[in-house]
Amino acid sequence: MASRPSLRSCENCPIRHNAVCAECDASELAVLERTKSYRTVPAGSPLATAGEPLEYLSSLVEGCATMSRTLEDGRRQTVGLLLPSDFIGRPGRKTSAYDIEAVSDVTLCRFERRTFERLVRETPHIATRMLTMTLDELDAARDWAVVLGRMTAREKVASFFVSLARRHATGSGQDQPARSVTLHLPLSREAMADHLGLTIETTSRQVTALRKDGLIEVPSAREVRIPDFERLALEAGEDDDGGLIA
Amino acid sequence: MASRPSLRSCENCPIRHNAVCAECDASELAVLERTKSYRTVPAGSPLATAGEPLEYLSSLVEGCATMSRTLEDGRRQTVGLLLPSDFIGRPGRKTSAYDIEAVSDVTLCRFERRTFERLVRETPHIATRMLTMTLDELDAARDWAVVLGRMTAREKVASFFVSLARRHATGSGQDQPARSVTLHLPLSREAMADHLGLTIETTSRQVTALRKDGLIEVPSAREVRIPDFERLALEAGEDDDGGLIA
DNA sequence: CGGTAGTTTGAGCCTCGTCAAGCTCCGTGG
DNA sequence: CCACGGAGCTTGACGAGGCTCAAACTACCG
Repeated sequence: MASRPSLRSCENCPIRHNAVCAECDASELAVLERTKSYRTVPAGSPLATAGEPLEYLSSLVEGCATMSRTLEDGRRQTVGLLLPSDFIGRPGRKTSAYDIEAVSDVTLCRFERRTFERLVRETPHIATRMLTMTLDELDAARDWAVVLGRMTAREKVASFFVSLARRHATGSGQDQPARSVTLHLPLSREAMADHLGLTIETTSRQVTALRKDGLIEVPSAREVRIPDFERLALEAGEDDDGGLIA
Repeated sequence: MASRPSLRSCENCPIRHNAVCAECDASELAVLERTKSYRTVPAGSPLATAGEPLEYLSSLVEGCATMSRTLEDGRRQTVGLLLPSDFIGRPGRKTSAYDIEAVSDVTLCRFERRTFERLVRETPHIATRMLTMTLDELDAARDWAVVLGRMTAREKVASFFVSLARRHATGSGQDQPARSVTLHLPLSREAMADHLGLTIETTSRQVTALRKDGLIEVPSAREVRIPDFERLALEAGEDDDGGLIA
C-alpha cells in the first residue's frame, strides 16, 4: 500500500507493462516522464464526479476505485471496478460521465488533459494501446451485462469472486488463477451490492450461503479464500474454459 | 429496406459520416473502395457465432442486428443493438466474443480482417475514429448496465423506447428527438426481453401498462408512438437533460 | 467500556418469473 | 369465403427470489 521508493521512474513502475504506456519505447517514456505527475488520495475521496469537469487523465498505479452512477432516489450502480493499470477519464471529453471514488488509498499517474490528448494524437504507441485497452473494457462491460441481466444473486456473487481472482492472477503475470486463492476484497458489502445490482442484505446472505456450501471460506469480512477455483467458476455459470457456458 | 442504387460509392453511402470511415478524406476513401465488399443477409441469419472465427470485419449499412450471449440453460442476454454505422468485429481478434444475428434484412460493408487491421495501423483517421466509436460504445454499455442492474421492469421498457428514439434522432441528424415520435421496433418482444434482462411476459405487460398510462401508443405490435418524449424519459428515470437523474 | 460503522440474520412483502391459456394476425388450402 | 394452423403477443393465476424493514452481532477505536 505504501508508495514505492522510486515511483518517478517509468522503468520500475509497477504498471509499466499493462497501462496505457505499455507499448511505449524508451524515448516515448522520456516524454511521459516529463509530463506526468503523481497524486495519492485517501480511501473514500472522489476522483471525479459525474457531469463535472475532469482536468487530469490518469492511470491507476496502486489501490482500487469504483466508477458508478447514482439515481436521484439513491439507487446506485457501479459500472466499473478500477484496479492498477486501469485508465481514468476519456480523451476528447471535458467532463466525467461517472462518479469515480477511491475505495482504498490510491496512487494516480496523471497527465493534464490537453497534454494527454496531444500525446494520443502524436504517439501511435499510445493510441494503439488506448484502443486495445478500450476494446478490452468494452468486452468486460458487456460480459458484466450478462451477469447483471441474467444471473441469480448466488451466481452474481460467485461471478464477482471469480472475476476478482482472474484479475488478481493476470495482474501477477499468470494467465489462470491457481486452484486455490485467497483474495483481499477491495469492496465493502455495500460497494459489492452496488456492483452486482443487489442489496447489501442479499449480497451478505449469498456470501454466507456460498460459505456454508464450502465453495468459499471467509476468514474475515474483507477476505475470501477460494479452495477450488473451478468449482466456484461452475457455480458462476461458466464452463471450464472460462467462457460462459455455451 | 431495398439497397440504394449506387451503394458502391462511399460518397453517397448512407453511413458515410457516422461509420468507422467518417473521418477519412477522399484519398483514404479510395483505398476503402478498393478493399470493401458488400454483403446482404436475410433477417434471422447469424452474422457471427460466439467463439467461432470471424473472417470479415464490417460496418452495418442497413438493417438491424443483435449481439448476445446465451447460457447453457437457454438464458440469453443481448449486450448490444447494432444499427446503421455500427461496427462488427474486433480488430486484432480472430473470433467473435458474441453471437451476432440479423433481426432484419441487413447490408454489411465488409473488409477482410487482415486487410482492415492493416488499414487501422496505417490510416490514422481510421484509428482515431475507431477509438472514438469504441469509447462511445463503452459509455453506452455502461449506461445500459445501470438499466440492467438497478431499474424496474417498467423503467427498463421505457428506457429502451427512449434510447431507440435517441438513436433514431441522431441517425437522422437531429441531436434531440422531437416531442412526439413514431418508432418502428426492430426487435420482437422476445428480443426486447433478452435486451432488457426480463421475460417476454413481463415485457409485454409493461408495454401494456405504459400504453394504458398514456405514455406510449401501440398502433401495432411492431410500432410505438411516443406522444411526449420528455414525459417518457422521466418515466425511464432520467432528468430533462437526458442524463440519468443525479 | 460505550459508540459507531459495517455486517449478518430474521420476518414479511412485492415484483417479476413460471406455467398455462387465449388472442390476433396471416398465410394456406379446402 | 371460411376453416385451419402456426407464430407472436397478451393476459391470468400463482409462486419464488430478492427487497424492505428491523434487530442483533462484530470489530474497531476513542
